Amino acid sequence: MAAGRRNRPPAGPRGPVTSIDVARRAGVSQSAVSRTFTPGASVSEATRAKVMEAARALGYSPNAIARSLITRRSRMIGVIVAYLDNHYYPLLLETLSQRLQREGYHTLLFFTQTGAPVDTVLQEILQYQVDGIIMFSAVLSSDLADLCAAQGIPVVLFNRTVDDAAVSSVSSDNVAGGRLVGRFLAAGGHARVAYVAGVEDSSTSRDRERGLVEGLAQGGLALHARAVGGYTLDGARLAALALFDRADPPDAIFVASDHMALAVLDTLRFELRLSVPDDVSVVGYDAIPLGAAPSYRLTSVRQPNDEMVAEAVRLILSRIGAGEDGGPERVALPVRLVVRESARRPAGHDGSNDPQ
Amino acid sequence: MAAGRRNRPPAGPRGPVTSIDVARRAGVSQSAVSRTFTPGASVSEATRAKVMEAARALGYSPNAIARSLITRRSRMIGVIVAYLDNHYYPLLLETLSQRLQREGYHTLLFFTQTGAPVDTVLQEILQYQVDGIIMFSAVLSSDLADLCAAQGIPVVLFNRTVDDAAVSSVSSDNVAGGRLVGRFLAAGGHARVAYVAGVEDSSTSRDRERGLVEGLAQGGLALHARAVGGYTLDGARLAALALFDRADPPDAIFVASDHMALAVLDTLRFELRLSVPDDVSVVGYDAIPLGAAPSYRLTSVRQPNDEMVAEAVRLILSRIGAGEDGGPERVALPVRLVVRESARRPAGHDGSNDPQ
DNA sequence: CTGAAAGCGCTTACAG
DNA sequence: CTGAAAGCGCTTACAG
Repeated sequence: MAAGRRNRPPAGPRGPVTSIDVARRAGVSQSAVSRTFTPGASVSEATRAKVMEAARALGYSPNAIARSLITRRSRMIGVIVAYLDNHYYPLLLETLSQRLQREGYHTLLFFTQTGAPVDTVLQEILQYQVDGIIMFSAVLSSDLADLCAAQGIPVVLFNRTVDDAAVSSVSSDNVAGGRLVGRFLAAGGHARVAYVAGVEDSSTSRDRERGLVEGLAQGGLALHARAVGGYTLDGARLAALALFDRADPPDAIFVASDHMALAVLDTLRFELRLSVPDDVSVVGYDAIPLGAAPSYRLTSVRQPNDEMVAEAVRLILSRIGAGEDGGPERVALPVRLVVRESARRPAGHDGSNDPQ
Repeated sequence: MAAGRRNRPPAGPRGPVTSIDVARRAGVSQSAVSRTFTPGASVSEATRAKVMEAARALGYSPNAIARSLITRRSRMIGVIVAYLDNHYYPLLLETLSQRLQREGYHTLLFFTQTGAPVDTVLQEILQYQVDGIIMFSAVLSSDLADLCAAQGIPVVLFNRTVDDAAVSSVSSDNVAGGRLVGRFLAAGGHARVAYVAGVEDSSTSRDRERGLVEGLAQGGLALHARAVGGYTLDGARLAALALFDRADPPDAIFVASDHMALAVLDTLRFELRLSVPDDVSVVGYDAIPLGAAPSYRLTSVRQPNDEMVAEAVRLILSRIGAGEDGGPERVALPVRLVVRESARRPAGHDGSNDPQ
């Protein structure tokens, strides 16, 4: 009946060497082959040597898919990125992926449109039996969070938090960052401080604004104006124009991300013909490398990127290991102000805080 | 003996609902469930309805890992990225991943250090039984190319070519791009044109330089000087400094990538106090969005990014489908010059070519 | 259209 | 330390 060969491709070029092939050649059992390729399993040196020799001769390497099926661990982490046009993310994605690799995990990458529902993508990810999910600035509804929880898949949000869901998150202390900026601008003698938000419903943008308001209050100021940039270059440009299309334009602008801040700066200088920081100060958030370029010299808030990534990896792995774990954790790491020349400094401030 | 339950987790929270569970509830066979979730399979409407109803009730979705094992198709494409610090790649990676998603494929992402061997990473990818591999500006030895070929895994190189291997590639016509720049600079009345290379052994950088030399020759010029930037910001800065640390500095510089060109521009303006383009012209390659910013206005060569990605996807999918296919293909797509203000123009050139 | 049965390539208790 | 056997959750000829 030849049932055993039915699913083989038609004598294809692909040499699917299996552990059985290796076992046969080495004169050992399939179990012995498996043990040889399982770190920590008990195999005698003699057996191991025979297996390795046979494996080398046949060009065998274990089939991770089959292994995943039987162990119920895919060693894949689903990574969902909402958008990569922020210069800030690619670097983090690289660090994250390499860190996961080092831990023996792999990155299954998905993109969502900003603001679009994560639903479809999440379904696909779950079908691939990922061991965990890390979301980069994507918004997760609590329904979906529940879905993941029901399947026992830990989720870690990066650079976002959700209030109402059992989801871990790691971000910088956005409120503290905003506060730092608010105090700095107030101390710098600014009178009319405006905020350019990212996406309105992003926790990141909200928290930074909240901090700004608090910091300004400490200096006796209220927020003077606000506009929404939506985290895009165009949006930021329009926001900047809107802020100056009024009788009392701001004398300082805090922008929710460096990416947008660069666009704001360009718009102020080249479209509105303003001098930065003489006419108006600009402060960003993220401290992206380009902000340090001589053309921009952007004052910004620096997140501890590597630590944040390390923390996200630690969180996801600990929850994978634990099974029934200690529940979600929220981590907010400390930030610091990087003072350059795009914002007027408080008297006596010598800019020594500038690491660049 | 209860052997059937041995591998189940200890009554975990994870509800691994299988097709058998659904079949039981729907009162049909496991085959019927499978067919319901296989597009194009023959199931009656009545059966399909029963299955869908049961699946919904149980929260079932097919296990892609198990499916991969039996079909010998993982529907995963391994994507290897050499480095993401070039602003040019993140966008392409996103486009690529989304295009693959649309075709029902998924992205398994890996990073290599620039210049580091792809060996380890490639081994891991192959274990995951990816259906194909796309490499972003990574260098592939012909040994490894052979390994993939032996396993029947098609490989497509993006933005790189290899001479001696049976590997498909898609890139822009780098020689033509360089030629365009050479002619443009010669026509612009420049006398001493220098080149800032990327990584010396990258086909991309070599081809762009070759084109430059050809274009200059058409205008009666030879390449005046060269330096190596290694595709990094720091490397580019040092290259710029080196080019001006000589008796006869260049009056024009063609830089192998926009990413580096921005650093060169900043270095010229802010460190060497030169005026661009009055003292020296700068031309890049890639036409990254930031190059259009008012602070830079970088003249550059634009690759048809979307077409290149589409082409890479087409190539890889066609080779997956074909099994024994028509062999590797090399695609080089046409480019065009984007004229802005960072380089002196030939007399009579009105810059109308600038799309921005 | 439908179901019973075999098998994808592995791991892992179990019993030596 | 080692092997025989069962099973992970699917798909797919085969025979109705």
